[in-house]
Parts: sequence; C-alpha cells; structure tokens
Amino acid sequence: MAPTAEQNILRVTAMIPRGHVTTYGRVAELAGYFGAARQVGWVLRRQDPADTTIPWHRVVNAAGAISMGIGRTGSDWIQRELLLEEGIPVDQAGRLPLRTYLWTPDPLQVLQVLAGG
DNA sequence: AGACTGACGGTCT
DNA sequence: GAGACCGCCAGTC
Repeated sequence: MAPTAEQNILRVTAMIPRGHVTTYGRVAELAGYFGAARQVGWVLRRQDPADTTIPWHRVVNAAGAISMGIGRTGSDWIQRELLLEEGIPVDQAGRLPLRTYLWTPDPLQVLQVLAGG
C-alpha cells in the first residue's frame, strides 16, 4: 500500500520536535509534494485540534506567523497558546522568530520514517 | 467541465 | 516590513 499524501504529511508533521516549528511549504517538500503547501494546511485543518498525537501547532506559514482567520474558529489562538507553552515567543499578531526555532530535520531520517512509518 | 476556495509561497512594489 | 499579485494543488459546488 503506497502511503497517501495525507499520511506522509502527518508523518512528517509528527517528527517535529517540541520547541521547534516548520512551515507548510517545508512539510510539503519533505513529504514529497513540493509546491503543495496548501494541501498541508488542508490536511491539518481536518485534524482534531484536541488531538495531541499530532503536533499540528508546530506548523506555521513561511512568513513566520500563525495563519489566523475566521475560518479556524479559534484553533489559531489555541495554536498560539501551545507554542507559548513550548517556550516559543508568539506576539499578538501570531508572529514568531522563525529563523530561531526552525526545525532542520535529517533528510535520511525523514526518508526512513516515510518508508517504514 | 468550469469556477471558486483555502491553516500557502515567492516576487514585486 | 507590509500589501498586492499570481502561481500552486486538491476538494467542493
């Protein structure tokens, strides 16, 4: 069974260590779907915000900010709280020092996870 | 089939 | 640094 795009995206997301963040575009790229950043957002969107098994809150946009919006019905603010809890400074606008907390994974490890799970 | 939509991204102003 | 624009991909109407 070839893993679906959704499964790969979730696997990569699950690899992000506590106290670090990455971007939608990076997750897409690592999962083997360069340019499909929007799909990452789409996948994470249908996850339960209360589900802690997937660190969905560690994914932000390339501008280094939480994508806020009426459509998120508050999950954007939950995301901010979770990041603050991990020691990442997020301002009221949802912006954070991306360069400082950016997750730089080992490509080999990523491949291994995607292959084996 | 065609148009619209979105938890996006790079470039230009 | 912020905002406008256009390109991107998959789902929905």
